[in-house]
Amino acid sequence: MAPEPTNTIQIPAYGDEHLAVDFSQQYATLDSVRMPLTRKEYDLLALLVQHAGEIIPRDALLLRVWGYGAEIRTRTLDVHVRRLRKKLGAYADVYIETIFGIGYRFQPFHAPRFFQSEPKPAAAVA
Amino acid sequence: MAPEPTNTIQIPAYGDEHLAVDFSQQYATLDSVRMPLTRKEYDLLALLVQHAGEIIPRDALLLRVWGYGAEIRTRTLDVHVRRLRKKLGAYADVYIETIFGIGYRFQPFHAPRFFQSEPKPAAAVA
DNA sequence: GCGGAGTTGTAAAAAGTTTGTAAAAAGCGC
DNA sequence: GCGCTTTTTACAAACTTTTTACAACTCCGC
Repeated sequence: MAPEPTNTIQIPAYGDEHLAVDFSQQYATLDSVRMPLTRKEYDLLALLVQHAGEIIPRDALLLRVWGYGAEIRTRTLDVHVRRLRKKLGAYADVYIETIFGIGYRFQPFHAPRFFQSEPKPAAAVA
Repeated sequence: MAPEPTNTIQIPAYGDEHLAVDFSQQYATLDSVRMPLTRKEYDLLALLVQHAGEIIPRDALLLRVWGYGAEIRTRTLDVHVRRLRKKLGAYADVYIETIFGIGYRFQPFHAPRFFQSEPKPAAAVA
């Protein structure tokens, strides 16, 4: 009876400086040019974009885009991420972050990126 | 009788003047900048921080972070402590104390370091 | 203080794991 | 079959963790 946690969030569309996704019409544009996405590519992008800023574990992506359970071992997710990145061109890694050991995260164009190399061995504290 | 919580107390977050740890999202920030921690580094830091002010014996750390029993001889704990300290930069030894022959202890930023036999579960930070 | 046994610190190598990638194979609709 | 999409395969590259080897330090009795 417990209703599933809303798996279809009602966002009509996403848009930032370069990328736009129309979820009702199911297509995306990059710098105003329509991106030719295949079905799976779109599904993957849409899921990532609908959770912009959140880390989505591989498990979750495989389950929600492919219906795969945890027992299935495949590299198809990686391949699709790669194709998406390719089609995102120069913005590839700006938009799609890899969270090592966990999954992926879509970041809106201007979102602050927390990762920085190494904290400088700063000056001593007395 | 209030039912005693099990040994795993769920504190939502920790924060002091410089360090913050979000246990539900599993990340830490140092002076508002996100610390890039690997999983094991995070696990170790989280366990220490959740027991701030308490000495945690090596045995306990090895058991709870690595699942190792007393028979296993390894220096991986020391190496991980070292990496954590490195990432804590100037605050390294302010936060992570070595208790010779026993283990380690995380101290909140302002906690005084005195000779006390058994430091009580230190009062919350202001 | 001094020395030794045991403990911890550290850098670097080795080992283990995860992700990236190209190309081939498999699947699907026409 | 043909063209397109998706999955698998096989290996490379990137990243994380553990081990190794030795230096430095602490404790304790003398």
